[in-house]
Amino acid sequence: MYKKAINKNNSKDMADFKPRRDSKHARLKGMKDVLFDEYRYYRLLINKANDLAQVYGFNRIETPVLERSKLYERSTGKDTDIVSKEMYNFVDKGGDKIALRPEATPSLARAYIEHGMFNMPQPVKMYWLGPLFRHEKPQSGRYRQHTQFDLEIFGDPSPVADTQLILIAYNFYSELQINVQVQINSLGDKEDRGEYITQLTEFYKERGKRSKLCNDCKRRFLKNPLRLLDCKEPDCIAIREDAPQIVDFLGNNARDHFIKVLEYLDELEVPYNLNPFLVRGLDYYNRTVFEITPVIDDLGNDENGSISQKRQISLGGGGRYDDLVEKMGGRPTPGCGFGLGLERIVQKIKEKNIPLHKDKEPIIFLAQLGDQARRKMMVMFEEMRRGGYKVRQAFTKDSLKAQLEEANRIGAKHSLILGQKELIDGTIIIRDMDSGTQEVIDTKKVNSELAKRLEENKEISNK
RNA sequence: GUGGCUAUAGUUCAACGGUUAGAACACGGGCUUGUGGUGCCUGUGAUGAGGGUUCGAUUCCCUCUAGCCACCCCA
Repeated sequence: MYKKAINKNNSKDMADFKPRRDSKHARLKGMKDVLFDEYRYYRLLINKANDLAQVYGFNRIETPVLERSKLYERSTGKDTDIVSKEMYNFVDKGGDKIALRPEATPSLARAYIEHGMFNMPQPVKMYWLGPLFRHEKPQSGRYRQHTQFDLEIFGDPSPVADTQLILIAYNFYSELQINVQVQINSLGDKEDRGEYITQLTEFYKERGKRSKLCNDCKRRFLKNPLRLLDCKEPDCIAIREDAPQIVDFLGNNARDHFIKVLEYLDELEVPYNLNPFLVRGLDYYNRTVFEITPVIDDLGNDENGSISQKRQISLGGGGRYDDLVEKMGGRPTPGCGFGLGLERIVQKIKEKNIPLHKDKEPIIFLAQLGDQARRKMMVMFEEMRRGGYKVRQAFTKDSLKAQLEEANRIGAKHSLILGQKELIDGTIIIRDMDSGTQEVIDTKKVNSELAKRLEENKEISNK
């Protein structure tokens, strides 16, 4: 094909052009193209996200892909992995330090403050759908650009808000036939956490526990002791068995809040796993934090109680951030939110071979032979389209064969065929694509004939 | 950032160091100059890049690049 092109154009430029595996023009690492068939999964998820969000009273918001780097340093936290090592940072032509957004919440908090949303009826419930960027090393289910569905509630301190978010997340997965479990914990309020971290640090200082920790944990001990809790090294897990748990340090308010959330979840029959070791990697969380993980099914059993071989990546997560808005310069405003990654859900759906339901509307394909017929069909196509038919065509093709191939490919139910002969007679051929039978009918009767056939078809599918 | 594995047509895979690198699916053409989906015939199309060992490298070695997987962390 390539050689032909070269011969045809006799072009030297073409000879230099290597279409594949040329790193100069290849896709960037960790980025991916979503092609036609795969996009059907995304469409499914986007529709589901829209439906669910709207039912629960959320309104769609979009924010720019680019933000000031400072935004994330102040909100997400300068020392978090996301900001300190994964953020796409650069200086633009005006000399501003900007970043490709690595997460959604800061933009949404920023928008809340910037547009004076505290003047709107509270709470302000918003949902968001879009790409996020993190410069990580790609692996299964992890990309440098991924898509998140994100829900945020601003101005609502009630545990009902936390619960609703978890419920929506749970519904989202369940309705896509993905079995998930909610990991949940409470980080308490600022003061509680301060006291807890002191105690935890004391605990690890006892009798050379620190020397047994893995290198990462030694670093964590100094930088962010909370993260000692979710290390996966067996030695570190063993040590932390006896570590103090944050739930024992919650103040009365935070504890009541957390208990309420759990009670509501019980009431709604949302299965959860109280996970005292769940700490999330963003600075702004307080009180409720949660993460959604797939339920380990059939294959993932492990007899010796060790961590399952199959890695269970998080499908989504979120929590409460009552201090975030104030910290960013807004009025004190409680809030909570969660995000879930579409790519990982698509992966799950594919793994489990969950079929995508096909479009049930019957397609009518318009085929033509000869320029006169083509003109007439082009007009007819427009009329039928406006009339609500699901029409398709391949008017750029001349041969009937090629057109019917196309009709077959897209799964048309009927084809209307117009040639010279029919043009003269004032007739048209209507072909049933399943049976292959066709009938010549008066052009004027197209509508009634189609209506009749589509009605029959409906009756059959209802049975 | 650290580690492991891999690299052959558009895709999924073959080829004891030795003929012209095979096949399936996909794509194009034909059997069928006004008829698709099943059949038969047929065509296009690949060893990621560079170096080394060898009479000879898709095969062995090195470097680079890319991809996958895992750790860290996260969606």
